[in-house]
Amino acid sequence: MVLSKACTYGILASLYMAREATRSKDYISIGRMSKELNISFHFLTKILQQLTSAGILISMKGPKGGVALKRKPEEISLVDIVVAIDGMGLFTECLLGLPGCGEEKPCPVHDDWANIRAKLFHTFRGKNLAETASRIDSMNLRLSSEFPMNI
Amino acid sequence: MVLSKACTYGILASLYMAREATRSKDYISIGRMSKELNISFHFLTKILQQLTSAGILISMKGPKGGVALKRKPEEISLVDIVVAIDGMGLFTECLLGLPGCGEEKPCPVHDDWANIRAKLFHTFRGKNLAETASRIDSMNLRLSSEFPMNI
DNA sequence: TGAAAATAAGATAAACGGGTCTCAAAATAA
DNA sequence: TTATTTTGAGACCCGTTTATCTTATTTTCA
Repeated sequence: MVLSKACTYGILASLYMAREATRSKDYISIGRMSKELNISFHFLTKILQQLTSAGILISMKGPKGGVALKRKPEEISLVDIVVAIDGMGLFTECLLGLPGCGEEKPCPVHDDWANIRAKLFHTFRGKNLAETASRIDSMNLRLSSEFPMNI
Repeated sequence: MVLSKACTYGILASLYMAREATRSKDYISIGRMSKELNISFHFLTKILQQLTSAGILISMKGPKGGVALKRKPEEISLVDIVVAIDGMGLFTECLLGLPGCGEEKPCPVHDDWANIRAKLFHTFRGKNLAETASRIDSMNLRLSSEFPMNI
């Protein structure tokens, strides 16, 4: 798996929040999100706690509480979410796992992989939550794994 | 991790074998390879058994036994090894893990990821063991994680 | 002020990947 | 034929990730 499960859930939830943020300024309940995105509530809670302590979300307890994006969705890139949960490893590590692989002492596939992982980084660094989420409605995309439903 | 540990070990061992194959026609002992590549013998054995049953290697028991590439190193691509061990998932699955994500019902990052994973596939499909292994000597590359040594 | 609603936090469990160990089977060579 | 060397196959262990469960803690609102 390229991204951990936690990371994909974090991205889906962030896109969900970006979409909601265009409609209201309220906090979004994790319980509601977990139902609509078909993600285990407790697991999602922990992931969003990570995003909160990474400074990407803010949270509020109590009735009317929940989580919300701290900055504007246009200012948050998909890479921000990935890095907050999975770290930079995907964009820095050797494909063959050789420690210290780099320009000076490359592994046999270093150049190819460095090229692809840079493309990966720049592509997803250039995708912000607002634009990505807005395409969900206009292009009839999907966020949930629930089959018939397209949240 | 993009490739499983087993898969990276399989690639390193395959490159090692491709390199040896240019020098002799003998079987290569897994014990020797595990020492030179710094990979656990029993674990490497299991991985090479997978490559054997996938038809990429042939094996021979007993003294003077070991494993060898079944086809010529020029005819084996890195993708062959990846697919034999990790399967096609890396090249087919949705980055966000949504089942059934595709052209008809794409996830919000489908197009970008499909583009990158296709590039990944074609890049490593185009790299054969012979050419990749030959660069190890000529360009002073590395196969092992043992630090000072460059096998 | 108290009940309810929500996140926070931590213990626990299940699943999986990575890795070890043991014994069997086959081939060689003395 | 027998000892040795090698791969084959499976059970087993350990740590991390994924997921669940329970118990605070905070906030709102009647």
